[in-house]
Amino acid sequence: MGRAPCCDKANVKKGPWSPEEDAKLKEYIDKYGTGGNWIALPQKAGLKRCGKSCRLRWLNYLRPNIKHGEFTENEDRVICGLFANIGSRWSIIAAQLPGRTDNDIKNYWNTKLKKKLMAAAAPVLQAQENFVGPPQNYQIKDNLLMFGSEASCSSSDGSSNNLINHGNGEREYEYGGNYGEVQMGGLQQSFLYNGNIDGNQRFMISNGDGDVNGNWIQKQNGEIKKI
DNA sequence: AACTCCCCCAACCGCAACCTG
DNA sequence: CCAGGTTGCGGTTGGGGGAGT
Repeated sequence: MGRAPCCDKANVKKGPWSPEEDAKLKEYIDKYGTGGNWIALPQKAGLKRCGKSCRLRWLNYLRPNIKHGEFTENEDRVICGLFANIGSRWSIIAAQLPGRTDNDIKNYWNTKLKKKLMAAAAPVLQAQENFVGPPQNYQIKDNLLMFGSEASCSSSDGSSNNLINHGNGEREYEYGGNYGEVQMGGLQQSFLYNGNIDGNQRFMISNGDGDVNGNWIQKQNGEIKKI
C-alpha cells in the first residue's frame, strides 16, 4: 500500500486561484484562523482545494504584510551572503527578510540573482577557462588539484588550505586558493577558486571576510552547478 | 498581424521532519 | 516506541505574457 494522499485528487481544483477563492480563504482565516489544520480547512471554508494548496496560497500571497516587487540592494546582499554560507535554505533566508517568502526568494535567486552573480563571476570563470595545465608546483589534496596560491584569504576550518608537495617528501599546508573579487551592485563579492584533478574547474563564493564556508560551484558539461 | 522564443513566477509535487494518540 | 497524519521545505513545472522576428 502506498502513501495515503493528502486529499481527494479527483475532487480538488488545481491551477491559478480566482479572486473569489482568494476572498473565501482570506475571509475564513481572518474569522477563524487556520485552526492548526490545513487539511480540514478547505472544506470548512467551502473551497474545492487541497489543504496544501490553501496553505501555500495564504503564506505566499494572501497573508498580511507580504512584500511584492523589486528586491533592494540590501536584500540582494543578505540573500547572497546567506546563500554563500548556508546554501539554498530558503526558509531561513526568508526569515531574515521581513515580508519576503521563501518561494519569492527562491524564484528571485533562480531567475535573476544567480545570473547577476554569474555575470559578475565571468572574469573568474574566464581565467579558469584559460588555465592550460598544472603549473610547476601544483598540489593535490582530496582529489583536488590546487594550484598557484595568490591567496590573501583564509579559512577558519582549514578547508581551503592548499597542500604543497615539495616532491622531496616534504609537505606544507598553505592558506587560500586563487582569489578574486568583483563588485556587484555595490556588493564586494569575493571568490575562491581552483581546478580539480579531472580538469574541471570550480569556484566558491566567499563572504566579505574571505571565509569560505560556502558551496563550491563547478562548470559541468558547460553548465554551472552547485556541488 | 502572426508566430516563435524565452523569461518569470505561481503553483504543484515529493519527501523529510514533526506531531499526536 | 511506533504508526499514521500533518506540516514545512526545496526542487521543478508549466502557463501567461512580453520581446523579437
